[in-house]
Formats: sequence, C-alpha cells, structure tokens
Amino acid sequence: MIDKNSPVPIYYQIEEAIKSQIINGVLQPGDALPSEREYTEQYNISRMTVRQAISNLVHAGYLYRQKGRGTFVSKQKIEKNLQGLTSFSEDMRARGMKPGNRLVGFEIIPAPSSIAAKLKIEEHTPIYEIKRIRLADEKPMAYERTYIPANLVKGLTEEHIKGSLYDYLEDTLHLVIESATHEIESALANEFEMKMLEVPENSSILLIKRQTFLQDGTPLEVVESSYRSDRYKFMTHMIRN
Amino acid sequence: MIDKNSPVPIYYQIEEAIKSQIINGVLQPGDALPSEREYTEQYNISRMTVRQAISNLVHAGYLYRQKGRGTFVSKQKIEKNLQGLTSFSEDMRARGMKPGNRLVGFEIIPAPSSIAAKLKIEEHTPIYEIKRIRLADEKPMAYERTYIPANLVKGLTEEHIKGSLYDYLEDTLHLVIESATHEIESALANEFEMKMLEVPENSSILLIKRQTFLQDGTPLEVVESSYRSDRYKFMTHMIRN
DNA sequence: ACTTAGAAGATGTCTAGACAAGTAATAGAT
DNA sequence: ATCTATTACTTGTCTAGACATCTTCTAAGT
Repeated sequence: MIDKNSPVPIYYQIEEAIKSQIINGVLQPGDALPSEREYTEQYNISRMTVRQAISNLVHAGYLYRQKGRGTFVSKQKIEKNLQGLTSFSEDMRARGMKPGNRLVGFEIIPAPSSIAAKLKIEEHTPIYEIKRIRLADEKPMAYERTYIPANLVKGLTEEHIKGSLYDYLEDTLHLVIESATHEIESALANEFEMKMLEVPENSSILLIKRQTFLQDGTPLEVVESSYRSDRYKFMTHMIRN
Repeated sequence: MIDKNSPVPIYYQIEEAIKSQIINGVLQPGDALPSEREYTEQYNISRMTVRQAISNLVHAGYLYRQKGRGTFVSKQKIEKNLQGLTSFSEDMRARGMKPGNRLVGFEIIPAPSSIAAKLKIEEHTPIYEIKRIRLADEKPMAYERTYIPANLVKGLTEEHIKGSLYDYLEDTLHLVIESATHEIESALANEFEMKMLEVPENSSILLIKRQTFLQDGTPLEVVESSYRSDRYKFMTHMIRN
C-alpha cells in the first residue's frame, strides 16, 4: 500500500489511498476517518506526514476536520476548484462539446491605455491582438478578443493560435499560469455580435472580461468575450472565508 | 514582535507580520523573502512553524515559492479568495453601496422536485420560500427567490430575513457555511422582472443560480436571482489546477 | 573567455516526540 | 434518572533536527 522506497512522497500516497476509498464507496459521506494516530501506527510514519496528506484533502474538499471530534468525509461531491481556470477548449471539452476556432484577426498593436493598465505595461507597448470566433460543435459559441504583451510571449504565430494557445504558453514557454479574475455582465448583442454569433435581434449575451496571471503575479492576458446566452452559462465555485 | 506567551499562534503572528510588510511596502512585489532558516534564527522558532506561516500566505496569494530559489512576494495585488462567497449585503457593502430588502413573500412550501433534488431532500419536504427585492442605495438591484430546508433552519422568522439571514445562520445557529456553486446566464427580462426591477422592455438581466453548502457538504440553500445588468456585474476569481 | 565541478544555499519531505484545547464517553454521586 | 467530574480520545500547535533535491555561485581547469 505505502511504499517508502517509492519516489512518490509518502503524504501523496496516503492522499491517493484515502481519495480512492472515497471514490470507491469504501468511505461514505459523513463517515469518520481513522484518527491521525491510527494512520501513524498503521503505516509506521510520522503524524505530521499524515497531517499533510489530510490537510491537502481538506483543502481539496474531500474531507473536513473538527477539533476534538475527528476528520470526516464531506457530503459534497465536487472537488473544490475542480471547476478551475481553463482555456476555452478545455471548457468546451469538459461540457462534452468539440472546440474550434475561426481566426478573425491577429496582429501586433500598440497597447491602448485601458488594456495597458490591466497588463501593467506602458501605453503603446506592443501587444498581440487576437480576434476569434469560438466554436463548439462547429457552431459559434463566442466572439473573443485576446491581448497579450508581445515581449512576454515571444514568437507567437497563427499556428499556435489555431492549436491550443495555453499548450504553447505552458509546454513550450514554461509559463506557469496561476489564476484569473472574471467580470461577468449581461448585455444586448450589437450588430457586430449578432453577425459573428449568428443570433437574432434582441438577443442577450454574456459578456465576460477576464485577466489571467502567472504564478509570480505578472498579468499574462486580457480577454473580452461575448458568449451566446442560448448556448452558454458560466459556472464557478466560491469558498467562504 | 513575536510574543511566545500570546494565545495567538506563532505561525499566525508571523503571517500577519509578513503581510503587513507587504501592505506597507517594506516588501515589494518580486522581492525575495528571508529564507526559512533566517526566520527560524531570527525568531528562535522551529522551521516547520515558519513553513506553516509561509504556506498559508502562499495559499492566500501574497507569496509564491520556488524550490531551490526561495520565496517571493507576488506581483498580484488581490488576495486569492478575497472575492469569496458573500451574502448579498456583504457584496453590496464591498461595492460601497447600502444594502436593503423588500420582502415579497415568505412561507413554508412543499419542495418541488427540481429544488428537492438540489437540496438533496425528498420531494414535498417542507422548505422555506423567501422572495425579496434586493436593494442597493434604495433602488432595486435584484429579484431573488431563496429556498432553505425547514428542518435544517428551525425558527426562521421575517425578522431574521429583514436583518442578515447569514448572521442568523452563522451566529445563532452556528452553521458553518463553506462554499457555493454559481451558474450565471444572460436573459431578457420578462414582464414580472421588468416590474420588480423597474427596468424597461428589452432589458437584459443576469440570472444567477446559486447553491450553498455547509462545511460537511450538506446543501443549505438554493438561490435564484435576477440582477439588473445596468447596475451589477458578477466578479470572481479562479485558480488553475 | 568559456566550461565544468564542487560547494553553498534554498525549499521539499520526513521523523519522533511534547503540550494545548476541544469533544465524547464513562464512572460516581445525588 | 440526572448531573457532575474524570478519563480517554481527538485535532491543533510546536520543537529540533535530518536527508533529498533543486538552484546559484565560486573556483579551477582548458
């Protein structure tokens, strides 16, 4: 079960063992876990190591702890942050749809002041402007404008955009994408959006403005998207402080 | 600086000391923190205690760690999960507005099947149905229906709802509200919503469907809200896995 | 000047306790 | 039967190391 000679950290092996007991129904929602001391004795490991495994599972939402009482399996089925930050393609795939793209525009432009402020660069600094119609199952889902600092993402080409931009950023450039903020509004589709999204007059759209950040907090991109309201709803998960 | 005789845990005191150095500009974004060993020596505490403080700040988004290199101040200014799960009143206050309420309806009804499924109770089980116009600075912001299992929240009265429902749940009933899911859509206001929200024909609205969960994963409430799109945008923060 | 190897310094993982503070169960007294 | 005190058990906090693995710097060799 726990292999002390494995390169996989012991705490991680414990995590996976507990998680699979939960997923396989051996541990039911509301069940008490064995105590930390019991794990310590069973696996002959330090209690702090057990605590690290359990803390990670508490953080992930599988377990909750109550001082003096014990540790219990959460009734809530979703893993916290499972619905995390994804690329458009990842999002569509998660919804069982086939993602696609129609590139409308791709150029380097001087950053207008509002975008520059969000990207924390000087106005007029060169940025990539990427305009796309986002498809799901071959039909328009969203119209999207993406702005990325040119000096941060060197060598970006149309080929990268046709594939997965996030794959290029993460796998080739080794950028660590950490988080994003979203502002979500409702509006009526304008003439342009009606045409791009193929929706009739007086259609409402979901406007999503997103800012993505790297691990060290550097802003990576600003994305402004107009989604068809008949085909898309935004889903998120929030934790109370 | 660090008071070992204080009831406040040492790791928490370290956290607060580092946090205030960041907030006061003593530590700048991108700056390296002193090493764990340096804190250990400076405060004459265990390195594991230092690690706990730093881990909490990493988790909160103030710092990031790189193995072999050190720990650095994040450039990103917002605290992760700062924009966490709030009540309506908390949300409005955070936006600098004065929250208010017009109670439209409050009764116990048998749970319809779709609500029962979300609350994980049997159809027809008694639930509270609370209908409110949500005000901000005395003007309508949202129309909202809330559904709460009656056996989970005993003794709920109109007085509680006129005040802060979350205060009653947390402070009086000691329920630990942990998280929520949101589904956000865009739509056109119907006749009823136009009247409640005082918006003209062909106004778009932001539809937010929320499910709130307690610490142990028990569903607490289902909330369906229609927000004025001219006065409200939804803001959230997501982390990449 | 450039390259390589070793040392120094950083975080990551883990040990084996100890005491603090909360909850639950049990035993004894009324 | 009920109440109170004690004991047992739980998580929370902390200690004082040790070794693993990564990065960076320095010194030596070419």
